[in-house]
Amino acid sequence: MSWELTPVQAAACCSPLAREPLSETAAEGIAPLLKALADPVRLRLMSIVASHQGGEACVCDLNDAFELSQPTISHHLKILHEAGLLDREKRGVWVYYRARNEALQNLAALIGGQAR
Amino acid sequence: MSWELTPVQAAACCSPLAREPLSETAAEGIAPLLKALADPVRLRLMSIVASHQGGEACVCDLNDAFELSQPTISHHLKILHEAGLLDREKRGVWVYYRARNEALQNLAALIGGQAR
DNA sequence: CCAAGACATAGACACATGTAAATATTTACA
DNA sequence: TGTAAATATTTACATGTGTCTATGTCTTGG
Repeated sequence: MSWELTPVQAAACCSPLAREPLSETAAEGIAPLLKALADPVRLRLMSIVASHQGGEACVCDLNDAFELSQPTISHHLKILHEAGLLDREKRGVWVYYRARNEALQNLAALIGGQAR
Repeated sequence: MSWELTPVQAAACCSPLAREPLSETAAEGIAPLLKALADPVRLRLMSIVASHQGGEACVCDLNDAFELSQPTISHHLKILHEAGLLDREKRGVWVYYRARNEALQNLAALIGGQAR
């Protein structure tokens, strides 16, 4: 439904935590974004993709980086994608995920932004 | 046990996500910090405390800001405190929580830090 | 010392989450 | 067309999480 915001969009529309209290709605919008990052496997996935050459990585590479089943990695990638942290592009048989830098920037600004 | 790192300390010792892949150990250290923030109530608690005059707030004020039971708020505050995001100080009958700015800064740098 | 108020802890319960096995889907190529 | 490879989806299950009620622990005032 097009009128709903992705978590990433939600994070873009608030003052930093230390500036003013978050509204209930804003907090409920942002929490899923942090939840998406708040898992060791997904943190590593994000860092692998984001730091990879070209800012993107193939699922085949990602699977190899963990001792987890392929469906589990796929599951985590889906969560990061739906949160708006990873873009997804299919090229041939392979799927490439790309880190959305803007998303990370917005989130960082929300968390670390100065009070004034 | 003094040799264990709080999540906050863990976040301080890594390059930004976009610079290089997080080690498994690092990811496992940092995830709890994000988990602590990844809840609407705790996000609002952090923002209320961090944006409050003096950077601190009394539990009595925090309870009033939510329609949740007092033990529930106490539970959330404990999680934020144990993650290293809030400092706790008892003054008389009241308990004051104070935002650890350094913690938020480190986390923001980890998430939003530039690749190079 | 006792009662009341502020806050924390314990226990219980519904619900969410991470994982794997099995299966489906899509694509390329012989 | 049919087979193999890459990725996603479904289902199931053990574990984790948010919340409440009941109760405990401090601290202060009387």
